[in-house]
Amino acid sequence: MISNKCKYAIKALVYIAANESDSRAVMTSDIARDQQIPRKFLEIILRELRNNRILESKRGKDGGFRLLRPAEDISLSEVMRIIDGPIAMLPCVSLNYYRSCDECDESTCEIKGVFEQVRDRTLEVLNGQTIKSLTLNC
Amino acid sequence: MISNKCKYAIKALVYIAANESDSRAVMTSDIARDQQIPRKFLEIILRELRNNRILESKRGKDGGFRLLRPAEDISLSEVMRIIDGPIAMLPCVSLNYYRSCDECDESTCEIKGVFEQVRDRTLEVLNGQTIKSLTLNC
DNA sequence: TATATATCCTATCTATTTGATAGTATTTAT
DNA sequence: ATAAATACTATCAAATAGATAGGATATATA
Repeated sequence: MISNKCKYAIKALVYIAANESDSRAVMTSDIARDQQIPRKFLEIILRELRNNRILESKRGKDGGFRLLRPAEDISLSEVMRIIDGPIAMLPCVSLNYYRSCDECDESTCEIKGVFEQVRDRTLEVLNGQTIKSLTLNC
Repeated sequence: MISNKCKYAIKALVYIAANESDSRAVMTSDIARDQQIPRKFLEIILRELRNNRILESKRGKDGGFRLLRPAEDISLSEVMRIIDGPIAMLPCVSLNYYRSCDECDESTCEIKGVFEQVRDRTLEVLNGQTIKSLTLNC
């Protein structure tokens, strides 16, 4: 399962992509209201996405958030990794957060192979979807 | 990520499948030693698998665990669901543990579709693997 | 320059889950 | 009887999830 935080992050990005314009940044409070996300929690999430160069922000009146890059260049897998960390089901098959399992020998591990397959199938979907492609469902 | 508990459960089942025989049940302490799993924690896991009709147990001297069904009839997805619950990434796309997301309307949810795809791709792998097929990696 | 309004930052909190450990009771083969 | 195995109940510490509170800072505009 992905966390609520991650679900909120994805929905917020899709909302921003669908509502931003040159003349308008999208405010936390608008996203929170329309997507039913606790506002203060959402602030933390959006700041984290900004710190990871997914969003840019503008403070003060008429402030808000915009995508820092085109929506078609932000993949779902990238967002999920920022918020929730590894996508793989085992640390030892993670591409971006690899850790060895201290209790088992990877060269003879009976289950590593299956979870590599799961990882690859999962990433085929998640790498192929972007914030742009998700806005088409709006 | 799956939990350590779930990883232990899978490894223990594969170990049992590989080592059981008509004349021999497999003991917790042997699994714990060979697979480097904390023994008392493993006891809890094996009991849970027995309660869910994956294993049968025999108490007392020469006791231990055996698969209740043929290893080829126990899929990886079934084991994972018993120990960790849902395989899907969102509650609202789970086949066995469905829950609605209270904050969003499923008929207009922008992200439900992708996670249905991920679920289906994941299950193609996990339904196709059994305790039997995993023992071939031993 | 005052003001309203937005993000930024730090701290804190509660409940749940994870990953175990301890100790005792019960069953069974010999 | 006894040794050796599972069964059961209770407990615990650390991490994570899912927030909330309050004040600091920046900015558009009257």
